Amino acid sequence: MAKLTSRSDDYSKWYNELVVQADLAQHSDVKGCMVIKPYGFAIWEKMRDVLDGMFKETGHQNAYFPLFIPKSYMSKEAAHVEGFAKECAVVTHYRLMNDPNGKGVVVDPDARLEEELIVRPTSETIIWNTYKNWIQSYRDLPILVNQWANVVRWEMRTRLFLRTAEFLWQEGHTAHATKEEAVAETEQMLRVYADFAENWMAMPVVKGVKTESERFAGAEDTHCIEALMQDGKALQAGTSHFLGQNFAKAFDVKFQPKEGKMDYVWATSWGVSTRLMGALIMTHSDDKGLVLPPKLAPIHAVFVPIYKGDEQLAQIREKGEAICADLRKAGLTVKLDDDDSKRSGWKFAEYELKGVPVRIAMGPRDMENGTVEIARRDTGEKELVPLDKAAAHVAALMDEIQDKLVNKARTYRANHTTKVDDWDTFKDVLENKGGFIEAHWDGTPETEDKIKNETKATIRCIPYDSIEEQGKCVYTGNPSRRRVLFAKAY
RNA sequence: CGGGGCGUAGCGCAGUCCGGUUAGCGCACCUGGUUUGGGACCAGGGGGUCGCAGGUUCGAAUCCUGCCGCCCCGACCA
Repeated sequence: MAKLTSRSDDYSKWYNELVVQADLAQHSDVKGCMVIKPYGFAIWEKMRDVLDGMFKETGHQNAYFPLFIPKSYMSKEAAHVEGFAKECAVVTHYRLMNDPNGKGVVVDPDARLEEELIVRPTSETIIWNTYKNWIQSYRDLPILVNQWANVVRWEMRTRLFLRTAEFLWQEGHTAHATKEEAVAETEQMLRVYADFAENWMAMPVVKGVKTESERFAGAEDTHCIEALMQDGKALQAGTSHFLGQNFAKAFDVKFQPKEGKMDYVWATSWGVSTRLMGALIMTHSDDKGLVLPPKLAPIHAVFVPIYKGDEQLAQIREKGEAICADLRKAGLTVKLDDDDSKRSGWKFAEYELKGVPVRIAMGPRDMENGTVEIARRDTGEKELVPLDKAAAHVAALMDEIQDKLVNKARTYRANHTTKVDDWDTFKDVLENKGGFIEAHWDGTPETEDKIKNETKATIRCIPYDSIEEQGKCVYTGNPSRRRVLFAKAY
């Protein structure tokens, strides 16, 4: 196995190699699409299961809507079409035939669809077209539905997990009787995402609201969580949209309230995708490979025997199995790797590459002393632990590593968040230090656009916790009442 | 869509300029043996429509024409 490119040599190359070498995913033969391999999918499954539980706890139910959307639906909400039209895959035919001129098959020209179908880039349109028939009265509200699905956005440039033509995600779509309730739902789900990011992914995020130009196509407001990667670039890790009555009006979804006249329904939608995998990778991993927070690691600990001959292996394996059994009782997933075709050194490197949080090694010396060597992936520290304390020690390490990772990421973010009040410093910090920049902005899309064109930095969000203060726009000098968060972004 | 690179064994590549034994190397794989506290070693072995389609030639991975695909860098996006 080749050595990884180091992060300092070429961060982007490091990421690409890591994803492939750690066996998370690979490029498929289809342009822009990826194959998520079992080890990568195991992480995604954990994320999915935890999030799914959180959605259920907040009262949501899962459902499933079609992959295909009639073309005409897309055009019903003006801003929505405009946002997605450029990246839609379109189904025009429904049949193949043998090529009359030779080998292979061709599209049967007689099998043209009357109305072309769009492969969903997101499902607002088909869902709201469906909700129309589900909703008559306030008694039918709220509708709190989520779906786990794949979507397709025909991207020019793709990167494994971060941006692929097809990706997996969940999309929540809710319908409410009042604006207040819909706004509350939007904010609630953003808090769910932030909670997941920080407490499961060990990835600190900034909660905030997008500016008009970064808003979801068709939304009144887009709330987001923004994380900071190790190369100083920001990554949008989840979004929650307050859709107002835009889709209700576009699809004519009205309800009869308890009192008063028919009114349009209020909507939200919210989603996170396999992009979270990219965020997870880039938040914690190092030049040796993946570093995974224990709460999302498919394997918590691996036991590696070091031995000469079958007899010694049998003795060590017996001890190892006892430790593994204790750990399983404690709810951990453990692997005892007694594969004789690989040497211990190879296994050490391999499990480091794959980010297994803890490694337990035991050799003849340990057998004599009644110890095992316990190594943690995040710090690389090794210590000798008495056999009878091994399981408890490993179990305790899980919490410790989880905490350490989130604290390390918080420290990194704090060190890479800079308050800036003048334009030269802004450019300098962005160029030489990277990270988040807290600066005043005059609130106009024009200024935002100019800053973007000159520096590639965008406003990631207006943080929830930004305090009101008098200031001057870092670019125009015009008055501003709060700082916003700038960064170069993925 | 612009710029660059690449397509030869599962992966990574050499060979292509200047056509000529049976297309080669490393890793991986299979068999046997020796090894085993940080990516072992020896011996033997299997595996190829040289991206596709035409053409030139006695002869094409190599030359010509056309096509297809992918990766990287830019403009757009989760």
